[in-house]
Amino acid sequence: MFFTQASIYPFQPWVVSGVEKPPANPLAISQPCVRFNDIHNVGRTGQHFTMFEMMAHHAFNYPKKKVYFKDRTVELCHEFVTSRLKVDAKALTYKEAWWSGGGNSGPCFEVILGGAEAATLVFMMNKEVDGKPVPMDIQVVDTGYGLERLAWISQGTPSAYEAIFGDVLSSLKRSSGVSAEEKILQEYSRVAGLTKVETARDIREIRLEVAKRIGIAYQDLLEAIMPLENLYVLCDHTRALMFLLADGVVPSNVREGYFARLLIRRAIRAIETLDLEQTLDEIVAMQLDMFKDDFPELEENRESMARIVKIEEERYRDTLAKGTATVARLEEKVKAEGGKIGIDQLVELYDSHGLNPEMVSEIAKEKIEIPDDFYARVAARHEKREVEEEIKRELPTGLPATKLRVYEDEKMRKFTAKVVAVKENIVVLDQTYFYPEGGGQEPDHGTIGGNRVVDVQRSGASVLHFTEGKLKVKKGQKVECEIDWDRRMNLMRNHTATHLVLAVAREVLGKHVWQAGAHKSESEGRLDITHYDNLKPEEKERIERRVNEIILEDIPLKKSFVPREEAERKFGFRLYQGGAVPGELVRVVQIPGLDVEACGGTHCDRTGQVGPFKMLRTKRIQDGILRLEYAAGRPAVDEILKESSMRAEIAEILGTTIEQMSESVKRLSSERKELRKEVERLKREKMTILAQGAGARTGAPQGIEAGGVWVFTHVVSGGTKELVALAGELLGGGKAVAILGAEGETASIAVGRSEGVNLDCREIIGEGVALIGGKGGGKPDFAQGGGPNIAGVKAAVEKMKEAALSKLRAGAN
RNA sequence: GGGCCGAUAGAUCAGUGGAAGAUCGCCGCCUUCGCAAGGCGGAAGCCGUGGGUUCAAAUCCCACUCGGUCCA
Repeated sequence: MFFTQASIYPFQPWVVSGVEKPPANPLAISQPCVRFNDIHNVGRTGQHFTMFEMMAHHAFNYPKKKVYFKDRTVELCHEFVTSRLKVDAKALTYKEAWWSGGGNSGPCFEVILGGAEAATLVFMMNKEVDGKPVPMDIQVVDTGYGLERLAWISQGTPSAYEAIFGDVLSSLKRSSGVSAEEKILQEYSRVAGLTKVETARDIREIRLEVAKRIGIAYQDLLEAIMPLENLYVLCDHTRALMFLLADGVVPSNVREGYFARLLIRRAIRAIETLDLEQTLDEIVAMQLDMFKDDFPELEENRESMARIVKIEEERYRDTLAKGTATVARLEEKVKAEGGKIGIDQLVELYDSHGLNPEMVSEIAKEKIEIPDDFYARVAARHEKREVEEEIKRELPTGLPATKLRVYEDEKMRKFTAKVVAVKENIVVLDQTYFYPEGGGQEPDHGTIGGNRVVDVQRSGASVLHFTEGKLKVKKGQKVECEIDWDRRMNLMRNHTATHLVLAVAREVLGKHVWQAGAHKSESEGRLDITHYDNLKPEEKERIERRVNEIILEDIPLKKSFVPREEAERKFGFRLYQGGAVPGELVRVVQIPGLDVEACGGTHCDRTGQVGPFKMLRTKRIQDGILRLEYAAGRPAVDEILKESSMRAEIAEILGTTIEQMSESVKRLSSERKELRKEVERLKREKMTILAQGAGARTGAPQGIEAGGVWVFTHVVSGGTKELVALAGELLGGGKAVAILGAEGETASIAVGRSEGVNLDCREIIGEGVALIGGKGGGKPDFAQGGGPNIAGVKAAVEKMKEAALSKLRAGAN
């Protein structure tokens, strides 16, 4: 799940399943939502949006504590619509239906107002278990009121867009000069709003019908409607884009980032079609001005949003420029073969090059037919995928609980505990200071009794210690436990370093940086962050330097358990860099002035304990995600030493000092290039001399004349390259045949003839290859072969000469 | 997460197993009072990296790296 699509999402699964308590019960909420399933209807139907606010009242009814259910829900709804919105009760229809989604189901009421669905009242009662509905312990009231639709209905505008987009729309209307007759708009929106547009044909039919009804030509309707549709698309997409970017989505070719890119590209298309002066980032800024009072957090991201939008705009133009050239080439090629750009090629252009058929049509000179089922064809190309199931590690369950005491004292290295269960090589204790794997941090190692602990995992309320070798402990026994402190320290350093890297990356690269994954092992840390570009060397250096500076400042960390609500209020959702976690109390790890995260890992007490920090590698693991790999503490020292000894070794090989090393390599590299050229030149020269020795082009050839053709033979050192060059020299004069052999690491032979000589060189080479134990082939005017038997080269050349002579004497030349 | 396309001169790209090319750009000469244009000549390539197949690989196969793109 990439986006919040409904107001109930924030409560799934923890609250709905009863693990967590809701912040209030009952409660009201207005949740910004993003949906892409209907993106093709946006701008057309008058009521579809990619981003909208879902207003809702929810109630969670526990077995022992009922809040309210059906009756009261409908009562609340009815009161709201009639007395607050002042809608005539007669215009309201409540339609009973059945709702299901996300593994839950229950009855629902669709609240219909003037033909359009204004709200849905869902009563979640069942959850799906093994494909069958089972009654839930908690019955949930899940309502949804579309803010946009209510605004539309209450304002009576032709479409919801006119009611919602406000200043941004009117400003764009002004600068584009787009307007439409109210009557056309009204009628079109009415019909389009009631029909779902699924294919290109649907939309055409709707338009035809509307044109008929109003009594205007189809073309006239198109001219009136299209510019408006583009304006609506533009308003909608920039609005959604702003929320996506502000929440840390970075445009990409995969996952959630792809949707941000999709919005940007569709918006740019609209701007171009409308021929607007404003750039995309300016329009996003307009949206920001409109929304900043209600969503102050948008303002914080203004700068990075503008930067990202500009970069994406540039990328899109590059893609388009490339695409234009591709289409032009393709058209040329297809035309030469006497055809046109066909459906398969259109699909290919879209799927692989990002050029939709409309764009291809604009670029191409010839008219292009776009099939109605185009997007269905694209979808078909993506069907039938084998999905590899990820093998999830199965941990035994139902073992006794363990009191996890790591957080009480992160410095505890030795302790005594009671064995409460033993299963195969797994030991469960009544209490433990071992850190079980979690939050991207690898587990502790150590010993329990006399057994080595090699893995620690959490399973429900119990902590499982996986041991090696024959188990020496028994259930009920008191055992001495010790944590491998070297390992723990390294894990702690790398974990604290990870927090530092994230904080510094946000400082250096911008506010759009979020954690997209992390792993901390004994030897190194790894952090994936959202970022739109690869790291420049100077950025990498700045991050590395800054992290080390913070370490030297020796700042004390604050670690505490805080009530969730308080933590969220104080620090915001930036807390959940590693994803949201359940629990009434969250553990907050704070590096004052730099970073706050909800984190269950083990950490140093002061940044100074992290020790030396060294960036190892950075790479872009996918568009929009950057992976940083680094080491802290002793592994960092190891790395630094390794690098310096490597440097010393290279200097030694070069016979120079470390200071002069790069100069030396530069010289070597350019020297190598020159030498290569020199060798090429000398080879050519040698072949020229050889050829002159043979009398080629000198008027007194040293070859044998047969049927008006000079036949030259030569055996040289080297390989095919030499033979090619020599043949070129020998055949440059009059009618000639060159029969050549080379004795190098392997045996090579070649036969060439000048133009106009009646001889198939492939036949001649066939005579020679047997003697060098290989094979050969080529073209009629030049053939070559090779084999392992170097001793046979001279004999092969001799044999080929005889064959060529007899052919030439027999043939007409 | 999955699919598809691509990587060859500074740039844009041809090149389907037998001799690395075109166009633009760059340098020089001719032409001109000078410039542009034109004409002639020239320099410029680890054919992304690493393996494999083959007598022979830019070309076929495998893996990787980087870029692009579509879908969920």
